[in-house]
Amino acid sequence: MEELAVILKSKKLKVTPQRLAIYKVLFDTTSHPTAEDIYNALKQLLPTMSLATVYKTLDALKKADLATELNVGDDSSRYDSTIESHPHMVCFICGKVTDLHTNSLCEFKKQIQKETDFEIVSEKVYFYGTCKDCKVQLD
Amino acid sequence: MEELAVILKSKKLKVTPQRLAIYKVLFDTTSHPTAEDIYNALKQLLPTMSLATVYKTLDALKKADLATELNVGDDSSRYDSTIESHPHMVCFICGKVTDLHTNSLCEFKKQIQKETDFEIVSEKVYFYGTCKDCKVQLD
DNA sequence: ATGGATGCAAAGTGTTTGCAGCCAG
DNA sequence: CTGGCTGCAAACACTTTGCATCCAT
Repeated sequence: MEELAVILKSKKLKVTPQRLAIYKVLFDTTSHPTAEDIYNALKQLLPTMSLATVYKTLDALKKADLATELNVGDDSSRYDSTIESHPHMVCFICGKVTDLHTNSLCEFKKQIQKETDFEIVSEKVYFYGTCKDCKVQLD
Repeated sequence: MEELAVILKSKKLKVTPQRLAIYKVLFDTTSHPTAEDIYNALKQLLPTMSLATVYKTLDALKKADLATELNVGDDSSRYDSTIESHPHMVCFICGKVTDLHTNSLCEFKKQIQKETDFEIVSEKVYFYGTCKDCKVQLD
């Protein structure tokens, strides 16, 4: 799995086992883990790794446009390795944060851009409510 | 200015000078202040007031649906007394957070609701970029 | 060889909590 | 009078920083 290493190199980031592991966790999941989640997922594999390294690495990934930070409103930030902008859905019941792949966002942005003099560079869109699975449980 | 007191009472919140003052600051501004901003704005008027009271009051207002919390991505939360859901625009240059009054959000939500099985209860929408005033400065 | 990365501990920041005294209802 | 509110200090949770050591290049 050299793929990720190549990506890191292309962004002029040194490829260390820690970085590769952190990036891989983020890349292989859609669960939007927190720094602590990533740390916990890796501490068997890399017992000496520290939480500080996770934070520093996430920061490096963010700056290299390889990850984005989500602020869904709970105490800690979550991270996403899908950098194309997309809305997120946060379930009040199970707490899961899900990606929403849609093209309506694009139209919405265009509309807003038409209505205002604000130049949009990026956006964050969070929907809160009940996810599909939890809705079923409620019946 | 009994107005706000009446609102607080209608939500079964005790009307204290601190609460009234905090609510008034939030009600009279569109700047989306942080807890600390509110505290600073009031410490001449109410020198004994503590930051903890500001936090507790903001929490009470939130629970009574008289205020909402914004997480635009910087370190501290901002607050808004306009509770009807609306997007916010965050300027990268001046840092101002501005309300966006639009009805396109409603259509966007409808569209998303059509596309997914997620039941939307509320949402938070932030646009980041350059505001009107800062765009002028850049010329 | 060398500059950047790691990892530990300590510090920092925003927010919450416990509790005694106080005040609105 | 009574329960909720205030305000102080302490505790908390998440994140950042400093620095000596280490390692990818």
